[in-house]
Amino acid sequence: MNKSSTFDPDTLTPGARRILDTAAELFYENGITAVGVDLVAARSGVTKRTLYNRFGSKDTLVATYLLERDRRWRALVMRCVDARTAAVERIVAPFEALREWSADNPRGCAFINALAELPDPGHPAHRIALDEKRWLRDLFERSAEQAGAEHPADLSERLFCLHEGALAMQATAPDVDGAHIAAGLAHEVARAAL
Amino acid sequence: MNKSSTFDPDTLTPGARRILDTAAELFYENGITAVGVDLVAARSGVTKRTLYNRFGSKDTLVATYLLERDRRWRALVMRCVDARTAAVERIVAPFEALREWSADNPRGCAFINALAELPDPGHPAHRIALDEKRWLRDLFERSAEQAGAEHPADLSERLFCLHEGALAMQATAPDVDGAHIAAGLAHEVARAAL
DNA sequence: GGGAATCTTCACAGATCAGTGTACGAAGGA
DNA sequence: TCCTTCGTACACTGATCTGTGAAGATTCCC
Repeated sequence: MNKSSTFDPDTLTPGARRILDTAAELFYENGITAVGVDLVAARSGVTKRTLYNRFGSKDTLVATYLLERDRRWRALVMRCVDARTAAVERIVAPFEALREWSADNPRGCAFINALAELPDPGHPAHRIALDEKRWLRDLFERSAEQAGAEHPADLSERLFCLHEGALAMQATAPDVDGAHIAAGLAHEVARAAL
Repeated sequence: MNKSSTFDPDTLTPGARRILDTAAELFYENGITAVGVDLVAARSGVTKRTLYNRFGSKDTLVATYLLERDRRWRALVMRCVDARTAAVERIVAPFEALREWSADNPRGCAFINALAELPDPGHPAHRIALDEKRWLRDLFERSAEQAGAEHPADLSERLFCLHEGALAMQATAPDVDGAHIAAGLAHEVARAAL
């Protein structure tokens, strides 16, 4: 029995796993509101009844989708950060992660899109999306501190701004490699602040 | 008779004017999909029939809402640009416009939100949103050219990235003044490129 | 063999949504 | 006076959406 607003994406029944994979693809590609549970169930090769038996509600399915995406993104970022030793390189590592991530995710940031689609601040997706952003800002700040930056908070806010800009550019300027541009700027900003 | 996908927001009957004003507020605050035409009509003090007699469809109303917002934004930007003479100041003027704009628009960029909510590329809102972004990029590039920048396209892409980042931060980091941070960065980037 | 968990089948409820048809009233210009 | 424009009143359609109820099949573990 799970009454919470999300499920642990790592411990799912086979059917639930297929549902979540299908939902992740459909929600990201076509938008959360535009995709109905009937479609998710049909494309998963599963009954709608199973979907509700596993997830309880569409909102919970949406939240679980975002939660898993969050975990995958954080893991990728930490892999990039840990692979580097130089202070500046560690600071800008999330931008390298973003370049990798962007290749498979051309429709911008799933969390920003979710915030836009679900205006109700009480929706569980809000907390997940805001937590993800907060986590990245804090990571920037920790890296800046460890690099000996004079004003780690200022630097982290600047880097975060560049990161959000790169993500937004995927949707608003598809002809330009936003992640590449932001990465270049991030290097300069970080070097200047150290 | 108007068969196009938008109406000229400057030539509207009194009823249509009220409908568009109400729709603009509701769509921006609560999201386009979440707001039904019944609510828009009721809040405008108008019948749903009048809404459809004036605008023909919800999609057209949405497109007209975005079109008017686009015009207001462009007018504000041009006012800020024209008020300055120094080359660098003219380049970063849109960021000053953004600081003014952000005060009344805390839910991020209406165009990005519309793109997230309406995944169908054929929706008239898409063209309007992408045109708006393209216009700003071109404005940055023209300003960079006039200032004698060595690589105007590169500079404009960087400034655009900062601009998109500032907008996205409104939704993802409400505790920080994204427009202020981006404006500071834009100054440095512009000066370095001249 | 017994029992629990997983998933299927399928009809159905209840709500909401965009959009329409028709008839009518009021104002203003030619 | 006639005609057009603008708006009202209100019922109604057809589609779609989330979510439920109840009964049965399969699998796997004890």
